[in-house]
Amino acid sequence: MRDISWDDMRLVMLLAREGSLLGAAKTMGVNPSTIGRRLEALESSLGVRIFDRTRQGVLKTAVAEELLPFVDAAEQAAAGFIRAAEGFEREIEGLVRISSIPGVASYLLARWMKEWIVRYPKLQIQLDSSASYVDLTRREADIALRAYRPQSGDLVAVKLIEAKMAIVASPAFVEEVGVLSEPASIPWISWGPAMAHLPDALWLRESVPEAQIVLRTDSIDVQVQACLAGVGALLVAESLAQEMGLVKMPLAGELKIRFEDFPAGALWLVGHRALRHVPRVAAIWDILIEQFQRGGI
Amino acid sequence: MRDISWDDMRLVMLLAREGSLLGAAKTMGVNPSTIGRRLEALESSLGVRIFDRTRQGVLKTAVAEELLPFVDAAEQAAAGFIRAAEGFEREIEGLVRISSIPGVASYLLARWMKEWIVRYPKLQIQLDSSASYVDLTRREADIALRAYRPQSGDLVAVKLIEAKMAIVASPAFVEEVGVLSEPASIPWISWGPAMAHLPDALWLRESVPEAQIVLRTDSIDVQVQACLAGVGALLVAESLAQEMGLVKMPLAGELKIRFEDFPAGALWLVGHRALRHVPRVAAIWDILIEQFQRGGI
DNA sequence: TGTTTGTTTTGCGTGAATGCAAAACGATGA
DNA sequence: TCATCGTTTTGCATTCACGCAAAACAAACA
Repeated sequence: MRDISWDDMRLVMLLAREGSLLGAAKTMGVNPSTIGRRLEALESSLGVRIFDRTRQGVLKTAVAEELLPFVDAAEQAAAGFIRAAEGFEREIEGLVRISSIPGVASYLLARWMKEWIVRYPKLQIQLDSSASYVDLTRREADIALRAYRPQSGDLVAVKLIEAKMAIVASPAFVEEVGVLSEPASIPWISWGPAMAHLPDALWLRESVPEAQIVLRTDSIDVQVQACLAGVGALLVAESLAQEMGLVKMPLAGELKIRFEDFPAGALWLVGHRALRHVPRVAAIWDILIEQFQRGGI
Repeated sequence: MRDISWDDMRLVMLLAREGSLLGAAKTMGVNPSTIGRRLEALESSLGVRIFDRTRQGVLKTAVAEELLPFVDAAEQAAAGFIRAAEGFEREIEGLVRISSIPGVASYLLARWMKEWIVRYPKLQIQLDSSASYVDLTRREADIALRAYRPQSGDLVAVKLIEAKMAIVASPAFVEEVGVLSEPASIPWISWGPAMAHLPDALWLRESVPEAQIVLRTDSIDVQVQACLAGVGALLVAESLAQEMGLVKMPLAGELKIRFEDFPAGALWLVGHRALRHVPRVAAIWDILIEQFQRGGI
């Protein structure tokens, strides 16, 4: 047997990415024993060992390292294949996978979504605000809402809003603290490791001593609830504060000027060029632009 | 279902290439009904029609045309994948697929081959001299013997011999004709359509009127037998003539000079760079060079 | 017109690949 | 030291995809 199944490349990809038969089996939706047997068959047909099995998972061998670039190329091809096929879809129906930064997902999208499904009853939405980073070129999502403009040339992006960021807290907390003159003087709430790349997390890391950040979490809801309970202050888009029941902290003159440095948080709507005009994607794309304009945020 | 099996891309490739479920099934070694069902499943999962079925086979739709480039990329990746895996083989064993121009295959390789299998008992040889053109970058063969140096940078080539071409015929024919002064005055034997790109076929097309070519065939054996039977003259490497039982025709002075123009027929040993040092390939590679040198041809 | 050839398609029985559950096992932490 | 957790591995039952054979059909040709 010199000819392999092209699916075997996908197998290698998944194993390399997940690091275990179990992990690969889960993301592929099959039984781990199936993965094990398929890998064994592939290896014996090629006459080489691709992964070493241990009780902690599988380890890439030197062979795997050599194979990976080709597996990657195949993945790119597969992604392009599906995109091209989807380009021929005619109906506004099926699954639209959206990846969004958490705040927008919880306090805007979730509330606007009702209108989407009313207007397009055959549409299904998958909203993912947990993954730290999804790769649109790998077809991990159809549409993304990002804080940054993406680089890749295959992606198209439009700026939805340019929101002023604000320092907010619960009404009681604001009352207690009064006018804020030094950020380091109050406790803060910030992002966990998965979201540490967001602009607000970066600003906080430079402006406030490590010890003053009393809560780190990747869940925006936990952040908001904690903030409402008076745990600390939060850095968030001004327009979202009201939706969250939080109020802006008054800033002393010097801090107000210093805070001007903070980059206005932009929000980018991003999608793959080849998918932009696929009906089900275009529908959400257009309604999102409409809603953000209407919302005047 | 938004996720396809990567094997489905290969299915599309084969169908596009073969033009029928039956053809695809044959080259894949499965039943045509399997191909039909797989295609149907793929199409319904993507929601598009990729091939139109007719009683004469399948026809590419517009969708297929869009998909093909990605399928091609996947094929390249798969080929690279296997090459990389084969790079780790240690033993001189398994199948070596050789593609050769017909004359060399029949009158040199076939006779030398005994030595190969004696020296490397675990080797299996597949010798293909029929295919008009095999693509080494597509893994259609491991080693090729060609009349031209290949272009692609991924291929390595060494010149085995630079054979003087000669006009040959059966002893009786030569006796009858005597000294040849005008090629157009005698009947000729040349290649059929599949081999029309070979240098000797091209030279004949320019030097001899169409009507004088009395036999066209892609089989070198038919050519030789016909030539031995006195059907006509043949253009062949001088060194092969003896092996075939044919003799050189004496040429008149002017023709001898004109015949100098004929490009000396070179023979190139070609292989893929990544496969060159795979044991089973290297074994044949080296023994071929050795045999051609020893043969002094 | 009838025959042959090369297709796709369909119905049915079978087997190879899969899922399931348990076992075996190393690492980790109490 | 023991229990627990997340692995891989193995044995067994099952099902889903496949091969087979026949049917249906169009085109080419005698």
